[in-house]
Amino acid sequence: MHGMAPVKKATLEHTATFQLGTIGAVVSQRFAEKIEPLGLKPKHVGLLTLLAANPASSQLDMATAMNVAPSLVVRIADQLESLGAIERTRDPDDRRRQTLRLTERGRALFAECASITRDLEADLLAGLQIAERKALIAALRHVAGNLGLAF
Amino acid sequence: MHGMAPVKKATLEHTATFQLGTIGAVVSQRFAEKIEPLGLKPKHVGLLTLLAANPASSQLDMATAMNVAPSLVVRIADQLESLGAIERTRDPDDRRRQTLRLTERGRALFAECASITRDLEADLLAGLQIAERKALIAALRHVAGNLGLAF
DNA sequence: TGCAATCATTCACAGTAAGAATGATTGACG
DNA sequence: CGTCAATCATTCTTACTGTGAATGATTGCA
Repeated sequence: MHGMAPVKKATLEHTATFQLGTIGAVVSQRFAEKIEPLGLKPKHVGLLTLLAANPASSQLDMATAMNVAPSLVVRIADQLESLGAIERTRDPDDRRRQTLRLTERGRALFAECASITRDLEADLLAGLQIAERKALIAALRHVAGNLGLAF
Repeated sequence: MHGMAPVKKATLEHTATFQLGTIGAVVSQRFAEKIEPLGLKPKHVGLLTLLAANPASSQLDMATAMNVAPSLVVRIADQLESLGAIERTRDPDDRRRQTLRLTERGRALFAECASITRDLEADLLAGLQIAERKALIAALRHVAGNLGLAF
């Protein structure tokens, strides 16, 4: 039978670079699967998360914070609005701006996502000592800093 | 002036889950930018890497190893072939199979990618002690195991 | 021999995101 | 105070990935 010999891994597999890339992709996908029953995708959660910390933000601010084109925020906000998760209101001080706010339902959805994240976190870190977990998170934050990400 | 107040970060930012997802995406993108001048994209490098460790593999084996549809491997292999990086030959023992092999140029390209990865690795881990790096990589491998990834 | 399975390939299609064009509103400046 | 450029949201078009279905060649087995 063909194709049964296990495929060998190569040098790059041992670099943190490679591992971070692959793990990141799988984690995101895992998360995406878990939130799908809520009718959400990762970008939706990204916006919900930002709004939880920054109520009444404009769409443009959200776009730059998410590193995404403004036109994409329109669609994401449309979908969240039709889910009843957010409310759009024109900023009375600047009627060009659309201010976004979480609704009660939006807060509930965000809480669900946080809970899902905690579950996933437990899966990811299973078998690591508390000290190891803290070291990992500290190292990740350091790496994020090296990448110019502000955590 | 609007939009100047820094956007606050939220609870999820402190989880390894969130950090891994975001860092993974940024690392992949950084890598993609660096290999772009070579005419390569991440999937191309993925295939090159597999072929470096597994010469004369069939396209289907590569597809399953890469977790990707066979039809996509066709396109990636087409492009690598037109770059002169790989050679396609029918397997004489099973003429349905197309066996892929790195050419000299393919090996050179792969070496370039390995070098780029090393550079990126140095950037990522800058400021971490040797012991911290080892601990990080060990922890990442552990996490990968929890995700069912075989590193 | 004939038939189902396998591998590669092509094609049509869905999903995601960016960018350009449009329209409303604002603020600055003559 | 009126014009004009800049800003924000929105729509529409387009590019890019990746999947899945249909096709064709080849194989192995009943």
